[in-house]
Amino acid sequence: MESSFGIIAEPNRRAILSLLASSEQSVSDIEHRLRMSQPSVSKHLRVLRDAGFVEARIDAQRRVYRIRPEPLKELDAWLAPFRRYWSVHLDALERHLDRPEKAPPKRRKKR
Amino acid sequence: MESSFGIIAEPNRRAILSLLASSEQSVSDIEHRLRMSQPSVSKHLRVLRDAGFVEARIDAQRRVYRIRPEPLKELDAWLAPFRRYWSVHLDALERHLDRPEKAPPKRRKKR
DNA sequence: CAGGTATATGACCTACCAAGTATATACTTG
DNA sequence: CAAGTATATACTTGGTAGGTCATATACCTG
Repeated sequence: MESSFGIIAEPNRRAILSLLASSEQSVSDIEHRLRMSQPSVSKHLRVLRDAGFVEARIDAQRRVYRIRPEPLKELDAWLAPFRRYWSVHLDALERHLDRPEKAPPKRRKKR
Repeated sequence: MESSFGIIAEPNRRAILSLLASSEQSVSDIEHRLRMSQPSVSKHLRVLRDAGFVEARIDAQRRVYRIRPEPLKELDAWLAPFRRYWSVHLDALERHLDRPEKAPPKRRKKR
């Protein structure tokens, strides 16, 4: 699972991240709130941790997980080039950008 | 492949979207620029089209594909709750939000 | 230190996906 | 309409991710 995009493709992982967005949670917190099996939660957390989406703090036997923003920032950055498609002042900008690069007057023979 | 997140988990699909971000392209345009096989391009475009990320315009034998913003907007929206983690004025806000919901004075027995 | 609680990990199975190859479909032009 | 060009699709196959079950590890309390 190379990329950050692959990581958040999994619905349970997104649910975990969304849960952690509001406040940190222990493994069993997540397990109960999301109705997932404990091994499943642990494994998803492992993946999220390896990818830098979360980090753990130790509280006795518990591991309390919290968000790390970096990979999410990456995703946000990837979306940047597309924002012009839904930002308000897109008309002129779009007409400028969204056309074939040399603007041939007609479609001729090939390639 | 239910969700929009699953769709963009695939690197070639992201590459196609990024290419289309600057301007619309025909299938063979994409094929050559991204050095992918033609069936692979067509299949990825099919997935992207079914998920609403792109739409096609017919130009003689060619299909010219372009971005449709809606699903990307969705992704952008999903990121919203996390933005506080990297927006500038996060200190006070974060201290407000990132804590157990009832703030128990101590960790007691269990659950 | 024994029993209990909290989390991590390994083995196994299944489902799904992406790539390739081959072929079908559609449109265009002479 | 025949030949060529552009794109779509069916089928097969290898790889991999996620679920469960069982077990290991770690820490806490009496």
